[in-house]
Amino acid sequence: MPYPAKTTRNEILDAALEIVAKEGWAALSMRSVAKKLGVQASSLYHHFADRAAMENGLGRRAADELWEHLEGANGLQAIAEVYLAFARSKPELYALIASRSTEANSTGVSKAIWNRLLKEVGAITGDPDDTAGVVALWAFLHGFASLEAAGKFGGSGDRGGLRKGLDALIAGLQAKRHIL
Amino acid sequence: MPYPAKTTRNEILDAALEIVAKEGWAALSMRSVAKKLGVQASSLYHHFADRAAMENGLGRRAADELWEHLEGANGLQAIAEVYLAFARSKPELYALIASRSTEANSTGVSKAIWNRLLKEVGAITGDPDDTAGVVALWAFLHGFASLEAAGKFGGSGDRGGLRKGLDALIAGLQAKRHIL
DNA sequence: GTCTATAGGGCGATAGAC
DNA sequence: GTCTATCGCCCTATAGAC
Repeated sequence: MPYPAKTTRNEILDAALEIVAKEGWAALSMRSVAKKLGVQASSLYHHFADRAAMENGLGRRAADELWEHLEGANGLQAIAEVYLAFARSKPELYALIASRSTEANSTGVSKAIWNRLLKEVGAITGDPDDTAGVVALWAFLHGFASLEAAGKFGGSGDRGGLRKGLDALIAGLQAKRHIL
Repeated sequence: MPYPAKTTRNEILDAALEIVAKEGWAALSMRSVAKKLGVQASSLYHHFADRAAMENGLGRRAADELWEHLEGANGLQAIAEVYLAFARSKPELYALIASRSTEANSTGVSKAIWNRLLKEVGAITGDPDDTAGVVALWAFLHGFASLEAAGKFGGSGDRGGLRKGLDALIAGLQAKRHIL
């Protein structure tokens, strides 16, 4: 074997994720990924057709990780905590799911996450298909995670905004139950 | 005057904003801005020290525009509508305020916007300094705007999630009033 | 304040040898 | 599947003439 395999699709994605996490999106390039792996940039094109294909792989990986975290949580409070914990621990990965629009993250695994939220919201409102409720919850969670990641809360933190908003939202969703 | 002024700080920012709005952030460069203005890229360095300084100028301009829109709105419902209308009509500009972290958008004009929200929330909760309430409202509005801009709601729109979330949030904030 | 010219770098992607 | 070499393009920023 004169030229044995030095890397794999998964290793390439690992390296790319590490670069994005440590140095930001601007630092991601075929060359920087290849350098971290100890191979030449041209070799990567045997694993991914082009840079866009590699980024789609990143999107799928990110959605997978969030899904694994959410899977074990029960109840809206727990879901919210896990969701925000993930966004805090891997902000670049989280941004990939909710902001960057890759091909992968608007279908597939994202659907599993969506259905998970549907189930939890349904348990509270009694409506098993409360799309509006999920949209409202997701908007709040994502907005909070996004503002926090951007440092908009300053040094003093959210000042209780998370608890207040979540409580209000849950109360509002529950209230609808009695009306229906 | 052998070399009369061909452009100004404001014209440069206008050109930059148009590029970002029409072609996205990736298309923004000193060269692309200069080309749109009919000058050489090197000339821009007489108006802004470097690219980062130009981007800070963009951040300040964006915050100014949002502030002008919010100034005329009265009541939380109206504020929410205006906020989202701005995010929809100028998504790249909006992203600059809430996501990109430039020097300008975390101080100065943003403070005016913050105080505006404080006043409106205070009118509902009775607490003139309800920071938590503002954080909760802002998180929801920003999250909704952000998900919408990313196309996460698909072709069928938000399915009533905006109204539901806003109603729940306002109801939740009002409820606190009676407890206090 | 603008210009030309250039330094000094990065990038995605491909061809062809092994 | 990896390598070397290269094409062709992009970029920020500076120096110095006018």
